[in-house]
Formats: sequence, structure tokens, C-alpha cells
Amino acid sequence: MARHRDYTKIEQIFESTLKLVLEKGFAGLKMAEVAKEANLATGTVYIYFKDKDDLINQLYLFLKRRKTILFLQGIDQKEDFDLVLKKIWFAYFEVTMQHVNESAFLEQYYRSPFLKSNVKEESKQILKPIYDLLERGVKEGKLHSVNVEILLSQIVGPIHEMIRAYHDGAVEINAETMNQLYQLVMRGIKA
Amino acid sequence: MARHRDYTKIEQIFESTLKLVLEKGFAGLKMAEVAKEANLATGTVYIYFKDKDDLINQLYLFLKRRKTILFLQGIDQKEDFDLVLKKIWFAYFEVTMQHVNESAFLEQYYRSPFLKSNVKEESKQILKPIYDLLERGVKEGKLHSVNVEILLSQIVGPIHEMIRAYHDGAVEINAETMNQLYQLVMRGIKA
DNA sequence: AAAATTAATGAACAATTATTCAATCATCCA
DNA sequence: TGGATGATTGAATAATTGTTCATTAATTTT
Repeated sequence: MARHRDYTKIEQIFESTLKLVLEKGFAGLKMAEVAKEANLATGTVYIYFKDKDDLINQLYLFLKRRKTILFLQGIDQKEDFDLVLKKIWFAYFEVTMQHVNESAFLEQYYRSPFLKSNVKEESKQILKPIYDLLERGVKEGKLHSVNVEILLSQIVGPIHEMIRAYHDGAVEINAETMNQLYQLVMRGIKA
Repeated sequence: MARHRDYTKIEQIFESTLKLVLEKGFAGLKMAEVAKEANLATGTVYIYFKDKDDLINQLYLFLKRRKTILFLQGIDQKEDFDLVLKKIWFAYFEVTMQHVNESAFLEQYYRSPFLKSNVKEESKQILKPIYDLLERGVKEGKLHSVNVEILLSQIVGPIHEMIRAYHDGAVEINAETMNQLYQLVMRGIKA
């Protein structure tokens, strides 16, 4: 054995890539710039990633997984339905907010043909806990009995839209505005 | 005067560009392919557009304007509030649906740094009629009195989300599902 | 401490692709 | 009809940028 790979470099590269994609988009992403931003030589990036395509797909998965973990922290599906729903709604909002940049990347990527189908599959899993919860709500008669996808649209749609508005500087987000939106959404779906 | 420019070529070029962007994303868009797809020589594209960047920005505006026009057809703000709201909600849904591809392009572009700020400004105008209507609704006491951005998030967010789900093959969209979503949304915002 | 091994470097190279432009073609006007 | 004008062409060129690899540096083992 000799010198070891320094796997912390992978995260450095991820951070640099994320930063550059957000600044200049996929089309403007250059491997040389990624390396420079991460204080590495161009060739080093190729030690840790097969090629540019691989780098972008890995980054997507990395961010998606990180978001999922954050988002599920402290959620216990065994608790009272209304409480879990509230917790999960706010958790989703807050995590998406606190990682606006990552979320923007994920959205941009989701719409792009870089996305490999297996990656897309994994990415759907993030909403699974919400999905399950909604089914439970319908069964328990706590939610209106419509297709779960419809309920889901009503739940995460406004969050995404509000964050987009925030991103455009059109609205402020604080405890009050979050609560107001929550009230509107719940009034809609609760039976 | 001699031979005239054939401005119908512009639309040919737009259609080709749209098709290719949807297939391969911004990063994969090649001027030579755009030209070929439009049955033109590469150089011809440069007669009608300054460069690649110009082409993409023009395309964005073209699609945005087309969508706006379609979407506002048959809306008369002088009619009864509830009726206008219903018409406008369904019109927005249907136009977004019937032009899923264009909408996907617009979303992808919106998140990308290609977007010039003046273009972004113009693009905000598309929601102006909904915006105005919501303000009227609040004044007339027909809607809950919260920030209009919050109401807007609740109105268009679920539509975008549902269409995304449809795009992923997760849900069917028909008169019934549309109506169900409409009921949920309205139950939330109406006073 | 020196040899062995592998990471890291970054200039050079190979592809790829945007853009140009000399030559050609189509249309208009006298 | 013929010359003038400007549109169109697409191969050639200019840029850009992904990837490689000979060389150097760092770490481990003997």
C-alpha cells in the first residue's frame, strides 16, 4: 500500500460543481473550473469520477440523499395523524427552504436529460413517507377521499411555488407566512 | 430590393430548437443540429439570430407570449368573481397541460442562467391577471385575507405539481381529477 | 532510509461545436 | 431579359472544453 485516496475531495468537488451549476447552469459547467474551484488539478477530478456525466449524476444522488435524511429526521409515523402531518409538512418546507440552492439544482436536473432512469427512480422515494401518511389519512377518514397524487399536489405544490416566489424576491417567508399557507392547504384537504 | 427574408423560418427554427432542447437539454443543443432539423444550412440560423444565446432567449419569449395569449383567451375580468376565478383556474390548467413540452422548456429555462433579467421581468407578467383577480377577491371578501403571493402559491402550485406527476406517469388527468383538485384548492382559499 | 506504490498535477491533445464567409442562388426592378 | 441585391449554403475556421498521461509528490512498507 502507498498513498491513500482522500475521499473528502469528493465533497469538495460536489460543492464546487453545485456552486458552478447554480451560477452558470449545466451548459456552462466546465471540468477545469470545477477542479479550480475545488483547488485541485483537472486530472484529479477524473480520479474520483469517470467523466463529467458521472460527476453530475453522482452529485444529484448525493444531494437527494442528503435532503431525504434531513427531511425525515424526527418524524415518527406512529404518532397522532394530525401531528405527524403537521410535522412532516413543516419539515419538508424548512428543509427545502434551508437548502434552496440544492433544491434549485435538483429541480433543474430533474427536468434535464442528464437524469438516468435509475436515478429518477431513487428520487421518487423521497416523497414516500408523505405518500404513506396520506394513505393513512384517507383510511382514517381524516382526509378527503381522493387519489393520493391529488392530495400530494395540494401539499407540496404550494410549498414549491412559495419558495420559488421567495427565490424571486416576491415574498418573505417567516413563521407567519408559513402558518398561513399551512392553514390554507389543510383547510383544503382535511375532511 | 431583392430577395426577401422568409420570416416563417424563424418559427421553423423555434420548433426545431424546442424539440432538441426537450430531447437533449440545453447542454446538448447544437446549432448545426438546429439548422438540420429545420432543413436549413447552419449559416442561415445566424441570419435570423445573432448567436446561440440570442436564439434561446428569443425562443423563451416566443413561447411565453404564446402561452399568455392562449391562457387569457375568453377571460373577462368584469364577470362575477367566482366564475372568473373558475375559468381562469381551468384555463391555466388546460393551457399548461396542452403545452406540456413548452411548459417543461419554460421551467427548465427559468431555472437556468441563460435567462436575461428583462426576459424574467416579462415572464412575470403572465400571472398578472391571476394576481389582479386575487386582489379583487380579497377586497370583495370572497377570499381569505392573506398575502396574494400565498394565495397564488396555493392556486398554481398544485397545478404545476399535478402536471409534473402526470408527466412522470404517476397520475391521470381528466375532468374528474381536475375537478377534485379544484375543489381542494378552493376549499382552502375561499373565505 | 530507500524502494514501492499510488495520488496528484496541469500542460498537451483530441474532440466537439459555434461561427464565419466566399461562392451560389433566388428574387426584384428597370 | 439582365443586372443588382441580398438570402442561402455548408465547408473551413476558430474557439472552446473534455480527457489523457508523462511527470512529480506523498505516503506506506520493508
